[in-house]
Amino acid sequence: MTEYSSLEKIRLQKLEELRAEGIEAYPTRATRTHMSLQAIAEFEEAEKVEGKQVHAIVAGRIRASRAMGKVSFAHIEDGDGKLQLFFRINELTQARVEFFNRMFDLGDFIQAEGVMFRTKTGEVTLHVHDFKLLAKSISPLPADKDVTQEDGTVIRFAALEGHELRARQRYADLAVNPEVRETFRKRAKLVKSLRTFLDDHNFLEVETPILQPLYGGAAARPFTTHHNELAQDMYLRISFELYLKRLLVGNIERVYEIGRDFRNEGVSFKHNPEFTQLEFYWAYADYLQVMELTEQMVAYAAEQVTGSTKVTFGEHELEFKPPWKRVEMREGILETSGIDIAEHKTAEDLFKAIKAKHPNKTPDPKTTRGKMVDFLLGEFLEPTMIQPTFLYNYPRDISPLAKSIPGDPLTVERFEGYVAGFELCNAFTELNDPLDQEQRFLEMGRDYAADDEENTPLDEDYLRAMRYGMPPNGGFGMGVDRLAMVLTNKHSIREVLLFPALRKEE
RNA sequence: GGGCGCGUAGCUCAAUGGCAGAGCAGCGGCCUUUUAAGCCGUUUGUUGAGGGUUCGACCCCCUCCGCGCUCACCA
Repeated sequence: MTEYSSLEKIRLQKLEELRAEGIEAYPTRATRTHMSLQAIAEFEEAEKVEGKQVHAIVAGRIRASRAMGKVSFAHIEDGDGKLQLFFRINELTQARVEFFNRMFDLGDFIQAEGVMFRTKTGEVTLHVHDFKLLAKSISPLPADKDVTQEDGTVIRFAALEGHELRARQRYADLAVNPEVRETFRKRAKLVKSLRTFLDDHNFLEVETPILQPLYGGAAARPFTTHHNELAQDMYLRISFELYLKRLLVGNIERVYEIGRDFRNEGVSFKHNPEFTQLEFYWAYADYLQVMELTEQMVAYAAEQVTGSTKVTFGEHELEFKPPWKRVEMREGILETSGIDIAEHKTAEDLFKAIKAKHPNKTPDPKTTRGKMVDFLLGEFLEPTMIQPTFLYNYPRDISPLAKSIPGDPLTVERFEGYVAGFELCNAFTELNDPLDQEQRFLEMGRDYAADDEENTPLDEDYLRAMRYGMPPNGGFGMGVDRLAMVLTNKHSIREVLLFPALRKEE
């Protein structure tokens, strides 16, 4: 049973009064001829011609109102912007102006018809000749008006604040904060620009299963569910990789998918349990070609979304114009930590070297060499990669799906793109040798067993596909939400997700 | 999961052991070009929940709930 606040009770009272007067508070249809900005633009054009009038019917949500006895002003907001309405008893009668003042509240949807004019203070305004209620708002939207502190010195803008409430009631957040609507328009532009770019480069967009009998392509815990009729457990995908690469076997040479991945892991400013991923696979290309395509694609997206390849992110000015900086993993770690990983070919050696150089910053001594390299990367190198940077040549044992560098058994042809100190994308020359792949899967299974973690299942069907023959190819994956964060200057993934994962209410 | 912090009116926030407040919103009144409208008057509280200490608790203690930051985890 809904508990109404005192303010809501007053509005419900008004609703009853309207119905008693035979006025429909939620009429079925609206008749709009002009968007707010369109009406203003047309008027400004017509002003140049003597005696020309602009007649308009507008519709929107009431965001402010000022009653002054025999005249009233209000601002409505529609999908375009804001427009001021002017009500006067001369055109409307005293009773109608009072009706407006008494029965209409902030947040109500209204339709107003009239003639455009310019007020004494110069604002282009609709002089209302007729109006009707389109939808009554029962719950007041969070206050959005400015507030004056004593002394008149401190002016605050009280809007809907607080991350939790804004995320939980995104509808109210959007209704009250236009810049939030803008963020999600930019996000839509981003996704569209990525599609356009890949389509223009002859990649085929596909949709592969979200509900999978086995999961793979990344090291993350999955969400598990159950299919009753088939009597088997199923998983929400943690990546698209193994399905998209099956398509390479099927002679589709360039393929991509944009969609949702699900990982049953921690939540943070850059992690949400479901997130949008872009992956593409490109036959006959290697990781260096993928690198070039990546910087072109992201630069294109930045330009489409923000109008420039120069993007402000917090205190940083990021330049996405190719070519991006390239840092070789061994050199980058040597430069930032003073440790040459090439000189320490076992986990034991590497651990000793780290301990000797940085006694206060050591990884778990029982972990693998690759994870220690990853530790050095996160601890020393990552924070230095603010401008878009490709970090390349990764340890083999943390890259089970990447191809080794010829002549270097410890290193694979893999790169990650970094921006503002965090990982944006991950790519490699894909492993296409089915026997090597099987070996890697088995090794990985051992590592997991050793860590006493959940075992990653071996995907026999994927190996079967590979045995038919897979062309050499380069593959790529990117967290679209993270790119959205960077391009909209938001520092939490929740700000670029309409409905981020939250704990259940009550 | 660990650490730190927050939770007070519809909204944004005060009140550090002694009568729970302000601005905005709301309600009533005045006002025919306002836009942070103005002026006069006025309503609104399970101080997240439960327990404890105390003559007295928003304040101190305990438990729980929710949220934020951070660490850990996270190819």
